[in-house]
Amino acid sequence: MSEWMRIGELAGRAGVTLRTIRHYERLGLLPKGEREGNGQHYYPEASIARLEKIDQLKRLGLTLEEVSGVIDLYFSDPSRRSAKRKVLSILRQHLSQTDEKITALTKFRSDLQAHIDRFDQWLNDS
Amino acid sequence: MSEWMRIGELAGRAGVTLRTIRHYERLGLLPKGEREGNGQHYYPEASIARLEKIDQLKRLGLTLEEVSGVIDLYFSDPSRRSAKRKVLSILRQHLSQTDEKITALTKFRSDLQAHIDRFDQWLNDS
DNA sequence: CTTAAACATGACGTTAACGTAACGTTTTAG
DNA sequence: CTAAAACGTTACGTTAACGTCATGTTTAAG
Repeated sequence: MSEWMRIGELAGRAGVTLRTIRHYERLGLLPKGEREGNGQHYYPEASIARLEKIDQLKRLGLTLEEVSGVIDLYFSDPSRRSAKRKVLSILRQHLSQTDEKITALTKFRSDLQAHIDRFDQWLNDS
Repeated sequence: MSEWMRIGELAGRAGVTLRTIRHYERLGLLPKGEREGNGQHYYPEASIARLEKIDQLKRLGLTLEEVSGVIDLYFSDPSRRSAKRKVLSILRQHLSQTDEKITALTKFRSDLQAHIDRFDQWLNDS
């Protein structure tokens, strides 16, 4: 509906608390937006997507500090070639880190499976 | 060499600090072992494997409390059928949780890849 | 216009997983 | 035997990511 929303609506639609939003603002994770002299903050729709991306990165195990180091890469639209290259290299680092995590988890999965098989065997033997 | 080691050696061989070991002891994650009246603690080789397993579970994102809830499953040798079944069901829960994590990470990976491809395209266009 | 709901700001509280300092024994190298 | 290294115990400190007041202002409903 409206172009701009206040913090309460943003929190509700993004599924976070007011405190979280203010926390992220202080960490520079989320841009603010004051309006007129009233003191209240108004946010654009884009803030929702940003909060959701932050949550996604968090669930992947990144700390807020790490998130703040890369969050802009997902929303910025760098025009200079050098900026593009930089973004690309960081994204590639992320990719390989992700691959490592997946590998570790996969190994853990197979360990688990082995354990389960062993117990199953035992159960049938006894 | 020796059957029993003191805390310093255990820490060194397991790659953790003394503080960590004591912390885990208080949480019940690692069994103690006093000896004679001298007050010092002596640990068996098995403690190393236990610390390593704890570390592995931690790296998978489990909290110490969660770890303490399952760590025994990896070392106990339940003799009763009912115990075996219980262990099995918990291990299976772990397996499905692990699968979920892998799925989430895989999706993230493909998102990342898409991002990278888009940037690559851009770079070639410009 | 009045009052409750929403918002702003500041500050103290909380949990997890140890770090680090302080201080007194025990073990060990020389 | 003596000094240094290792150990035990207690207790306060630290970081992350917010939660939870407390208090004052702004907005919105009736």
